[in-house]
Amino acid sequence: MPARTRARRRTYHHGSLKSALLEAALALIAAEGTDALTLRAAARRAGVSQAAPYRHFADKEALLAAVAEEGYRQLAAGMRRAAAAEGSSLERFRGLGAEYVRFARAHVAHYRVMFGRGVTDFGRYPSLHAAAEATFQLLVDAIARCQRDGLVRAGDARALATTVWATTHGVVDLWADGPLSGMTAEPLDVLAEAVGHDMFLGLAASSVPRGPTST
Amino acid sequence: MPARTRARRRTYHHGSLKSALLEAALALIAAEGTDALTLRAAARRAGVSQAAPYRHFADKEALLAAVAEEGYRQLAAGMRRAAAAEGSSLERFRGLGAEYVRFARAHVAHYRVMFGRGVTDFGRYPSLHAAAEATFQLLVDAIARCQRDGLVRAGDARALATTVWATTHGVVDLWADGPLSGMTAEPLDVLAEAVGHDMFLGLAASSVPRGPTST
DNA sequence: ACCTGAACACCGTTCAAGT
DNA sequence: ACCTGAACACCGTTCAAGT
Repeated sequence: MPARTRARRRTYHHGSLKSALLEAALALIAAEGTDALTLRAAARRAGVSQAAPYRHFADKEALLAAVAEEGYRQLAAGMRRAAAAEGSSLERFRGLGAEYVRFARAHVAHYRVMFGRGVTDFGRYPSLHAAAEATFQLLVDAIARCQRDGLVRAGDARALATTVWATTHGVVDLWADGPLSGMTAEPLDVLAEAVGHDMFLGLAASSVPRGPTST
Repeated sequence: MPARTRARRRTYHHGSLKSALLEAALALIAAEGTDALTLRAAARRAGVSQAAPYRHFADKEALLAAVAEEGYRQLAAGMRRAAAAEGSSLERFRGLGAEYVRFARAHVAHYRVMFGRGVTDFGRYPSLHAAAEATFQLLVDAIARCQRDGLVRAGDARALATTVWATTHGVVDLWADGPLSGMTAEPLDVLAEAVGHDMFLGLAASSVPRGPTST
């Protein structure tokens, strides 16, 4: 064990401190939650001084961006799996939503880093931006498939995907951090299922014309 | 001015430090954003020592809860105004949503305190819980009115309101802190309008049966 | 080229002491 | 009863100095 520690420590000088810090950060949020992720704690866990991370990350936000990017990759991988499952395009679309919710519940702390205020401008982190965009694109594709099969109404798939994302993220966020946690006893799955169902059906009464609404 | 300061300071000893700290907190987030709200900064602004707030708030979370509660009151007041406006129940429902979005945009920092992770359990702050619940109830009432007028489909109004809240909060949150800010150039209003429209119409193609969906 | 040690300016929180 | 002063254990960040 001490030998392994020494060996690992030597490799830090060969360029692996960056990935070691990312791993430490992931371990920290998984074990102790979002707030436990500090630059100093990550450095401690990686066995380096508090100043060392600044050789590899400009500031704390840069570390958070790396953590968030990794989260989007993991989320996208799960969603890709769900999209490739058996069933109709609509069933696969629902499976994709279920996978999103499952990820959020299983990795709340990671989800918070991905959607929280730690990274204030995705534009400053191109690879994070790309990872988030790729994740979103999976949603767009799933919706487009449903439209091709006549299971989802016509309309800009990207706009519809935005609505779906907002709705799903909204219920997750209200449940995880917001007032909803105190206002309903239902577990997230049940809640998300009901919300997804409502979103699919819409609010309009069947007697109301379903064309473009007037101002 | 010094006289006023002295007078004010004297009143702290008569029970007004609590409200002075709340005012200071509100001023801080409005002027410098959510992160500027620290217990020490609030104390400084109120002209007392850093330890003084602990006479009135158990900890930082308790101050945040008071700030959040005030936010829900303000939001509810605006929504009540919108709900009382002229027009059909559906138009008033839309106005209520627009007012929600307007509040979020005009008071982002305050909105973040209301929905962020500063207060982790609304159940521990009964008056905050009540204020949030009252705000939510305005949504439920607006939906119930639309149902009575045959403009929104039948269904548990509270469940539908949850969907509406999740969707609206979701778009606001993705816009304010999330990846959406980097992925669309549209201002929040336009985005929210489109999302609200989609939510009203639903996703289902008209050929798809609109009864209870199968698993 | 990469890391350490020490420092600075902040936090939240506690507690004895003042009035 | 209410507030202050001083302290403790943390932060993020910087910078001279080491190897």
